[in-house]
Amino acid sequence: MPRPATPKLSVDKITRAALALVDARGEFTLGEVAAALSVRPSSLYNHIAGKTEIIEAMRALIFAETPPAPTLPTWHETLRALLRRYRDAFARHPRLIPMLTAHTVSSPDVVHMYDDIATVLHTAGIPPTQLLDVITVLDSFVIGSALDIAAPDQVWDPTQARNPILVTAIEAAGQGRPRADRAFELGLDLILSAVATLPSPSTPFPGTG
Amino acid sequence: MPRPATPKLSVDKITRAALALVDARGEFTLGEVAAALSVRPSSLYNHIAGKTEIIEAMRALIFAETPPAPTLPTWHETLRALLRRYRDAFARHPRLIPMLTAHTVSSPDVVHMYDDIATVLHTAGIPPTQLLDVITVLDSFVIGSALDIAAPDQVWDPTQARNPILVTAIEAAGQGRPRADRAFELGLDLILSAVATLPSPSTPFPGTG
DNA sequence: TAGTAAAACGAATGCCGTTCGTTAATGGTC
DNA sequence: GACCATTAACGAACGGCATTCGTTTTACTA
Repeated sequence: MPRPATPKLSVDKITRAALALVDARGEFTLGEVAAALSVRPSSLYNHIAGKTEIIEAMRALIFAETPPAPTLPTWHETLRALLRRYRDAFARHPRLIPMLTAHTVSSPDVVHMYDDIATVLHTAGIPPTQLLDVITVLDSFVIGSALDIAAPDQVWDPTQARNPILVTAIEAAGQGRPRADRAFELGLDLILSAVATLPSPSTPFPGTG
Repeated sequence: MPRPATPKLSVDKITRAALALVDARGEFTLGEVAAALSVRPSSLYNHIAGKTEIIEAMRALIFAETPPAPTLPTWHETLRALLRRYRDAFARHPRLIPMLTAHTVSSPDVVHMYDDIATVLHTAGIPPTQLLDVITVLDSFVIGSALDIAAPDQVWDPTQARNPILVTAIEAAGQGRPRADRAFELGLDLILSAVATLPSPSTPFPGTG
């Protein structure tokens, strides 16, 4: 029983077992992870400090599994590819997304993504004073879009709506993943086209104040 | 101590006690809620079915606490006020937001908000085939922005960034709630100006005056 | 070869959500 | 005004969960 020749556990094995459980059931317990690895729950603590550490490891894993974004001819193409990859990292494991947003902790992978986005926006001519705000806008949209994937289509139940305009709109727009993907691409179109107008002095809005 | 003259508990009291705990500590247990109301945990079950029902009640409460959005002269002003109110409902209780996104359930208040947004977008000339996608984009941005409020500023730690452009941008952008508010307003500007170009791409955005 | 560290285990702890049976006062009905 | 189902409190108990600790035997290193 103690100290086997080849270790039965590792951080990577624990993380992948937990991720498989989240993909399948939407949640996981340490007992389930241990059972999946033919091990007792207390053994996990020789490799990880606790459950939250497993969640953080899953966050890092899904980013590591995502291929790097290519550099394309124009800045908006590059940025689009970057944001799409960002979202795809979440989209591959929809049921994990709510767990990650539950306790938001900075991950090196996410910070590096911010680095890349900042570089692209800089070449696009975004002034430094607005750079972080633009990044925040993009980040908020990506995270929100990821949650939209995880949300059941029950939210778009036509019987709940009172407005006939909304009812027909719901019926006209499909369901499930294709609907979420299409909305995300539209959002990219909208936001990126508006970002393109930022450096020039002609602002689309007179402003609120 | 059975059946007191005036009931010690009610759904509203339980919900508000739980919300106060979430605001203060970021989480809550049934034991804490019961203690705050000078009651035993099992007594709560005479009024609510379980913990998740309390969370749903909190979702409804924060929307009920938010004043209705006014109808303004132009559609984009109305839509802006609508989305701002939508976000403010979350923003008043930042630590609640992760709990709400954990298990997304459709709430009547949210559906009614979709009704209103659909009406405004219809008057803006958005074609029915795109209407739900636009709503999804707006919804994703609002939810993501709400999560940005709850996220600690640790995410924007300059020491984590390698890119000097990002480092200076972080230092230039301030911290905390004002930063999040400013980014949200920028996002509204960007998305709404782009939405205005949707019905007929050549049509310039109508001025506010 | 000796000693330290590693990696499994079992047992135990404490919290937490939830269920159930009990009790007694309330509130509506004849 | 008497009756009775309902209501709303309680205490006890259960099962599950994350986590801790001490133990054991093996693997690695000096």
